[in-house]
Amino acid sequence: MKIDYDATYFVPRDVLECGQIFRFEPYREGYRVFSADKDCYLYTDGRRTYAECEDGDYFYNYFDLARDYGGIIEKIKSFKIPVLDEACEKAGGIRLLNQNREEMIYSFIISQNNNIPRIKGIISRICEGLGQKISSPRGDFYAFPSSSALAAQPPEYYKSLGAGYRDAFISETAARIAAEGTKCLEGLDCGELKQKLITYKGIGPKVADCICLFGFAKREAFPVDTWIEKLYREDFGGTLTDRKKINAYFTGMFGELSGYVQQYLFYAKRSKL
DNA sequence: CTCCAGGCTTTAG
DNA sequence: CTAAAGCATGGA
Repeated sequence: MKIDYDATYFVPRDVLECGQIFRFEPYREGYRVFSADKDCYLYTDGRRTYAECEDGDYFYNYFDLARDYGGIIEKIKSFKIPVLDEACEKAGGIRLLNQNREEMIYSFIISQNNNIPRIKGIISRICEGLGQKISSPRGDFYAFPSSSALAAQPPEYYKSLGAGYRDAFISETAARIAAEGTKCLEGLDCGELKQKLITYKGIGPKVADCICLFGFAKREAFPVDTWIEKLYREDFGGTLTDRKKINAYFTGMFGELSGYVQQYLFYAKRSKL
C-alpha cells in the first residue's frame, strides 16, 4: 500500500537526516527506511510525501502521522526565541519517529562517544550478521536482531564488527533483556523510565533520554549530547557545564515540547542548515 | 600528530 | 557526593 500525506511537515530528508534513525539508505527517488523487520520506500514530490510499504498501520504510527506538527511549531514559536524560530523554519519537515524499543536501546548504546556514519555502519553489520533475512518487493534485507540473538554472541563478536569498547555493553544488556523481557519498561512516566533505563549496562542519562524520546514517545525528554552542549553555549549564551543541569534548563523551559525542540535545534546545528 | 564523535563505567578525592 | 581517567574506532 501507499501512504499519501502533505509534505509541509513531512520531509523525508529532514525526518531521516536529523539523527533519530540510523537504518536508511538512498533508494530510487528517495530513501528506503528500515525498522525492526519492516521496510518502506519514502519519497516526496515537494507537495506530497509518500511511503510505499506492506504494513501501512505500522508506518502511519512510525512516522507519527496522527500528530499536528503545524500546531507544535506554532507553540514553539510562541517562545519567541530567534535561534529556535530559525531552526523550525529550516528543519520544519521533521517528525519524531515512533521506533522499535529494543532497536532503540541497542542503537543508542552504540551511539555513545561515536559519530553518526560510524554508528550506521556498526548497526548495519549487526543486522547483516544476526538479523533474520526478510524478503520485500524492494529487495531482500536483514531485520534488526532479537535480544536473544544478540545475547548469544560474546563481546568479541561486536568488537569484530567495529563496536569498540561498547562490545560488552551490547552483550550484557542483551543478556538481561533476553532474560527479563521489556514488560518492566512499559507503563512508566518519563522520569521513572529514564531511571530504570540507566540501570542497564551502557545506558547513561543521554542515551536513556534518546530511548525515552524515540522508543517510548516521551516527548518531554531532552537529550544533551556534545552538539546540544555547544549550541547551549554558542546560541543560548549558557555557562553551565554539567549536562544534568543543561537538561534541566531546557526541559524546564519547554516541558512537553522538549523533544521536538531538541530535534529541530540539533538538526539545524549539526547539519549547518 | 591531535582532536572529535548523539557518553558511559570505573575509580579517586 | 562530584571530578576525572580510560575507553575503541575512524575521519578530519
